[in-house]
Amino acid sequence: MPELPEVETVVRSLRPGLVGRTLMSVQTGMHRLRTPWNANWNQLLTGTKVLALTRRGKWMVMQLSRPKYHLIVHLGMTGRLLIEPAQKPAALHTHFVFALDRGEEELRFFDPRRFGCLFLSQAQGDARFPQEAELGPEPFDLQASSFFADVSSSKRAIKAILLDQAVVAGVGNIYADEALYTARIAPQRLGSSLTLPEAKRLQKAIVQVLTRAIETKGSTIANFYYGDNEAGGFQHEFRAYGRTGEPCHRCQLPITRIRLAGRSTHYCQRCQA
DNA sequence: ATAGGCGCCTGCTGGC
DNA sequence: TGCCAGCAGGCGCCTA
Repeated sequence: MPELPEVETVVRSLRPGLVGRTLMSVQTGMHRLRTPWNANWNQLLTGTKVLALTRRGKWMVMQLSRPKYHLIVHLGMTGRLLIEPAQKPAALHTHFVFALDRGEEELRFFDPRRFGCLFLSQAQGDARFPQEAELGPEPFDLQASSFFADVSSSKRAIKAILLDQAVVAGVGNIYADEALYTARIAPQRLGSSLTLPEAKRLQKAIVQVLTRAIETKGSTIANFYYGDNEAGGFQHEFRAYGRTGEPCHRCQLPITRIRLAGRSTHYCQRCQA
């Protein structure tokens, strides 16, 4: 589910209620997530304060008062991290419950499909969590010259390159399709075939699409919600994703759906030649 | 180096 | 009404 704009929306909505608070206890569910939970993390976490909540790519990073330690969360496809009153019964598929100071609220992690993960990480060098070492730049810091170098040296389809978190962090299936539509580049074009002006156009389109998606608080298709069950709004501005058979906003030709890089891909055959 | 396929899971939709 | 296939915003592993 969540790509960069959705994760950013969750981080912004959680920050006021979470930063500065102390984790009093941890309860874990019986199901394993993608990353296993280490039993002694419970003890290490209890009594620590959340100093900051930030985002890196699609990852959420909670900086803790225990030096070098971070609580890391990835939402996978259906994960949700939210603060709820302790009295409210936890939903089915709740895998972690952190009691917060004063005891009235809990931080809960919920994920039906369990493709998400949550773990305690001790920083190693510059990487606050192991996966961070492999992450490319944030889209907003992406330099057109280095992006062009990465793209033009690859024989993969440009769509697959955009989904590669080592090239640019945070772009997923929706925003890859939307950025390619905006830049008028066909998703199956090989990276090595892109010109410098095309790569620059694409880099700008990524920033434009993600910025607008953050402004509208992400895309809600089936189950992305933040805060108190609030839906995002960017799904109303989709130009390619999920619009199979509907007219292109530029030329009216029906949007085509193909399978590319193992993912459903939507584009205009005329505008994205 | 890269494509393609599968697996990990639950839940929803559409066709029969 | 019910069943079943196909699909879903992610990612890692395997093979060729």
